[in-house]
Amino acid sequence: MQFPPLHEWPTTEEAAVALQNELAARVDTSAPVGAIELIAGCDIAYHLTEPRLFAAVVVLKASDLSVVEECTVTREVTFPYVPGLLSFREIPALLAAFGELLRAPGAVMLDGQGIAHPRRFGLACHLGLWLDLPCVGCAKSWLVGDHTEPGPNAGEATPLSLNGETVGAVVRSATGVKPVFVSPGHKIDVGSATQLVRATLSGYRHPAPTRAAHMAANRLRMEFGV
DNA sequence: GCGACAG
DNA sequence: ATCTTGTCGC
Repeated sequence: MQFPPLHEWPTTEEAAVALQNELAARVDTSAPVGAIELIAGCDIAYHLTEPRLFAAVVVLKASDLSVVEECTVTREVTFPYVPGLLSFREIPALLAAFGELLRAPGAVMLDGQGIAHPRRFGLACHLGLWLDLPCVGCAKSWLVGDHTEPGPNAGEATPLSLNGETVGAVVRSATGVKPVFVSPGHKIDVGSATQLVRATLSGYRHPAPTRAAHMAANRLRMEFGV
């Protein structure tokens, strides 16, 4: 798939924060999303000793969660890990992988936050803006917001609020596991984002899309060496 | 009194 | 993210 450049890549943390505040105004999480045929999951794996990362994007058919396409790419790390600035570290490689995709998916899911972010501009928002596609963040841990513990059964959820506004949901993705933090990134609202995660639960902690991507990224890392 | 910081 | 052994439960 093809997409136009959204911006130049900042080199400093200050510039990155400024860019987030600027781009956050373009994020749209006001409307639900329609029926989706293809959903892509993406993730990054890191080299054990070198500053290198492995990106993977896997496209699944929403109807039966079968894999229809997969693209992986390895890049050198160009930005440090800073809480709140994760997208500047992982998106460049993800974009390279998406660029090799034959068909554009109807939505994207990834490991990270959407608008449940200090500046309301998490990884899912950033990628959603670049690809101009509905994007959902499904993080494994808390970053911001208040919430209560969701029920014990798979699919149960509680709202995640920030400044009095519901920005996402804490979802029990499988019975007996710690819940995941779901929040919309772009072109999708909280309700649809949560539904999409619910519709792709795989019996494991990660929904099928992000789980498949996680495995693909690790596989590439192994093939590469370590 | 302070207090959760994505991957 | 990543390193790690055994262990518990289906």
